[in-house]
Amino acid sequence: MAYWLMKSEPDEVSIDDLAAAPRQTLPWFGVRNYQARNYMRDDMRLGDEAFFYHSSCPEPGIAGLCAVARTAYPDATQFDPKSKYHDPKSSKDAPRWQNVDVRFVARTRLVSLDELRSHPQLADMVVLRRGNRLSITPVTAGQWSFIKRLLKPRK
DNA sequence: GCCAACGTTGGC
DNA sequence: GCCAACGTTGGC
Repeated sequence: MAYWLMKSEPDEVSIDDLAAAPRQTLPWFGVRNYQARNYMRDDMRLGDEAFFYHSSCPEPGIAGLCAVARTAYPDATQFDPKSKYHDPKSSKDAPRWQNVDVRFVARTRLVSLDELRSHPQLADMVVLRRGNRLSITPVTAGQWSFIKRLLKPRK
């Protein structure tokens, strides 16, 4: 069982969109970076959990929780000439891009990027590393439980 | 809109 | 295989 952080622009797919989707499940389409693809293709397993992170928006940060509902298979948008994710160099015989399906688990309070950075315990998180641009990054078990604790109501 | 950081492309 | 040019990401 592994843990992940998955970035999405809420204008495109937000945690609310995932919650409203049929069976609360969506393909994580549109990844066009080999390292992020490899995480999906090689490492993400059914039931892995992930933070759903909103990026490129007024308040970037963790907005919810999701889980892998289907392991990697070819991303349909690469074959669609009308999609902004269309890849003319890919073919059905040799698909270049894959995606997993993710299922909604919960909304959380917004744990902002600033708040994440404020905790020395999270300093090694891949997503917080300087210059990081990966849309899917691994989260350690320690980081996962630390952040889950931040989400619990204070007494 | 700016721009730092980094990935990809393509000529050689 | 090198690397300059170019494109993209994503916070600000």
